[in-house]
Amino acid sequence: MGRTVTRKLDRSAPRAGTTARRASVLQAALVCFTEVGFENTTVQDIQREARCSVGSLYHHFGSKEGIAEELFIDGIERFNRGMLRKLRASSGAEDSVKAVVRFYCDWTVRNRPLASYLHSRDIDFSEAARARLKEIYREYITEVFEWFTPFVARGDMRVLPREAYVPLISGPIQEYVRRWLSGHYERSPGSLKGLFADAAWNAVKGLPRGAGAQG
Amino acid sequence: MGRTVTRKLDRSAPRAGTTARRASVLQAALVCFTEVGFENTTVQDIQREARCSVGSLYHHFGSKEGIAEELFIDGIERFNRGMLRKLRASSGAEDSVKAVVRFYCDWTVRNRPLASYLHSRDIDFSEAARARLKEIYREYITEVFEWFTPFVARGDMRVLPREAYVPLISGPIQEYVRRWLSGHYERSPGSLKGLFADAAWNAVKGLPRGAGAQG
Amino acid sequence: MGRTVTRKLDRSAPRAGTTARRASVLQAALVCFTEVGFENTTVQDIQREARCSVGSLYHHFGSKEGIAEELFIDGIERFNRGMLRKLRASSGAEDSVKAVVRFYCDWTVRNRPLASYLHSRDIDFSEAARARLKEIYREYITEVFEWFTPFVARGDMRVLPREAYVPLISGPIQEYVRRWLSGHYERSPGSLKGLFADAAWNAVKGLPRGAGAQG
Amino acid sequence: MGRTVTRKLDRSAPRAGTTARRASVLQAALVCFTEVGFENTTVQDIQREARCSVGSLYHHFGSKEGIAEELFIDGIERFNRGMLRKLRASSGAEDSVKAVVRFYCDWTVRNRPLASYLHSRDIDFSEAARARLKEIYREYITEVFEWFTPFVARGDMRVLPREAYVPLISGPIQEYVRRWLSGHYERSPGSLKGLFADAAWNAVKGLPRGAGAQG
DNA sequence: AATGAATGAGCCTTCATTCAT
DNA sequence: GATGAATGAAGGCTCATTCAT
Repeated sequence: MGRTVTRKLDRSAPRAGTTARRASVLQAALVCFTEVGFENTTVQDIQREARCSVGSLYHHFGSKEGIAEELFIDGIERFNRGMLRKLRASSGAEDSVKAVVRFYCDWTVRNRPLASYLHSRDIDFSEAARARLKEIYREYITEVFEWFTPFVARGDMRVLPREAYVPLISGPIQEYVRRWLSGHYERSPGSLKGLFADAAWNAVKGLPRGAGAQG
Repeated sequence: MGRTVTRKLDRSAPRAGTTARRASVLQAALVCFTEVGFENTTVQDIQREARCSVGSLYHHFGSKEGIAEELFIDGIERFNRGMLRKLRASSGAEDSVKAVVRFYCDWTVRNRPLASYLHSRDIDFSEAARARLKEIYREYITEVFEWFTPFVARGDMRVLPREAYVPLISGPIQEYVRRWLSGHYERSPGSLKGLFADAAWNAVKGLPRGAGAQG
Repeated sequence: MGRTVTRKLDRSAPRAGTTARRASVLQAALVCFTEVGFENTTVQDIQREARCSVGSLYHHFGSKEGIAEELFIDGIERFNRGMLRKLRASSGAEDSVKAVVRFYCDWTVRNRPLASYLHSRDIDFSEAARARLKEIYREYITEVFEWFTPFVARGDMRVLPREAYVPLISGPIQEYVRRWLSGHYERSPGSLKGLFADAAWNAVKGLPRGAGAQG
Repeated sequence: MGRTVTRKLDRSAPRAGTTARRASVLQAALVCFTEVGFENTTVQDIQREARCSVGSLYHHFGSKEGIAEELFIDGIERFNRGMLRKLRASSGAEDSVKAVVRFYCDWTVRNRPLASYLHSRDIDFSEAARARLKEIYREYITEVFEWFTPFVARGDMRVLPREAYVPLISGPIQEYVRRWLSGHYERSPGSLKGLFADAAWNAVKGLPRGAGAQG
């Protein structure tokens, strides 16, 4: 693809204090992005929804992409914070694993539009934003693994390749949620939460202690 | 301005016909879509890659979207055919469940660009294409469930809400593949195929026959 | 392909507001339309003539057709206003009928390009514009007929099928003007104004009062 | 308007003998032109309607414009021939003048689509076609005037500026027909034929012979 | 901070015409 | 004579972004 990326220098937005205006723009953008996707949303769509001028929008966010980035990063951070809080409030391996599934499910249902937006894979974020997201993920996943490491060490959870844990625990609920968000499944994820939580635990729980010895 | 389309004469799009040209355009489009996404691919990108004229492109596909649709539908059908073939070649519940996971993994690795494209959620297909896809999925999933129904009836597999099977069986491998496709995970899905296959079987297998009786 | 427009967000066109820019665009468009016709005028032609950007043009008028519509409607309204003013300044049937012919002639000569444009029949106006034009015509023709009705009632003018008046009064001058506008006739309509005015009156004047009685 | 006219050299069509194919193409073109106008008709529209290939169409007519020209010229010639025949079959000034109006009316009603097409002013004919049309008109109008000259000489018809005759005689009926063709008037021209014929005669008839002498 | 007119690169698509078969 | 795939110039329009007020 020979097309030159025409990203103009660095146009970072003035990080003003959180005005009501800023919030209303983000809210408006979320509505638009959810309805027709980032690419199909025009800056005008956002203004119209936020009832503000183009100028104002650029004053606060610098670019259309700037809005998308802020919305995305805020969303991710909020999700991560929630998840870690829930995790820290859990006790023991089983409860923790199941808490992950439950939280994923609950948060998605409570924040459906945002969750839907966070699933988009078609936004071409700036290098800066990508780096930021990577860092945020790194910190988050590190904390998560730190939480689970003792359980694995103790044998409460299986020893698996590092990349296998997330798919085994969250894969089923995520798959379900994805289909629910896109309208393929009717039944709210909540009703299957327990089932997927059990399955998650079942997939990663440690083998019964004396099992091998007795065989 | 809400202008009414005042076209009075009938102007419908041209139809199919397998030319080498058609194939090369689809190939080119796949390359572009995979690299930068549907929205960021221009018709010119496709031409350039396919070494054909705009006119030719429109002669065969009617629109940029038309190309995307054909590519998508072809891909889905190829995947489905492969999966069903594998399924019919399996024997027994365990082998069948594991075959699903294995095929998903193998096909993805063998058809990485196409698999990647089939994961896009940002294309606004025409009503017609959406209907077509829905029908294709319906037929496919019907056959799959018909295959597994006897196993469930016989007790080889658990009785679960219908919507739970796919997430439980394919969720983990899909989640892994998705991350691998987007470059977050390095290790090829192949190396974890067995692990996810086992997990899938473990998640849906029936309870041991006489278990309850003996207790 | 018969694609359904899947735009979900509301995107309506901008509205009016009298800027100098607007006027200059209309002026430019008139020049172009008159020279090569609506279909053969490109948006670029208009920009070039108006010395403005494409964007500006679309900002103010929404589409090429939008410009044509505004120009047309403005022209018609200006003509109608002028005609009604002249009519109201006339006294008696004969003076009124002749005033119509004279005004038609004078206005055309004074506003040659606009008159020429108003004769085009090849523009495919939007449903809205057509409705607007219909309404404008209805109001205009109603007033005109209201003005003449008393003369007919009084016997100063003949009783004729409603649709016959306009052709009888304006037909000849219009036919002449049409040919003059398209360059077939050299002699300015002004020089034949009196002749056509007399003919118009002759065609619709009432029969001599006592004529029948004496016979 | 700085646009260069890109008329390529001389691409005249092979004047084959009148095939059925040629006729069906002209018929198809007429339908299209009448429905959406010349500019809005595509070559494909014509093929589709004529059920022939693009190649065939170009084989016979050389270009889209070629079709329009042939259709137009044929139409004009047919009209002129008919008019002259009617004229020659008339006797006396009054009968001749009224025959003109009647024929105009009848022919239009009988050949509505063609008449409608002949009213279009938006086709940019080739220089050659324009010259041809001019010559055809010259011959026609010459014959017409030759027919009427004796009547004027004899005093049966008024002496008027040459350009005034056509508008006075045909103006009203043409104006009516034009509005009828574009759907503004419902009532068929036929029903007003007599009225317009009388008006035409009234507008150009000579003054009563002894009138002045007696005064 | 806010406004909205102005900008123009670039997009998707159309369509008359050509030409090898 | 017929066919229809191929061509590519050109067109109307969109939309992120700028900037004077």
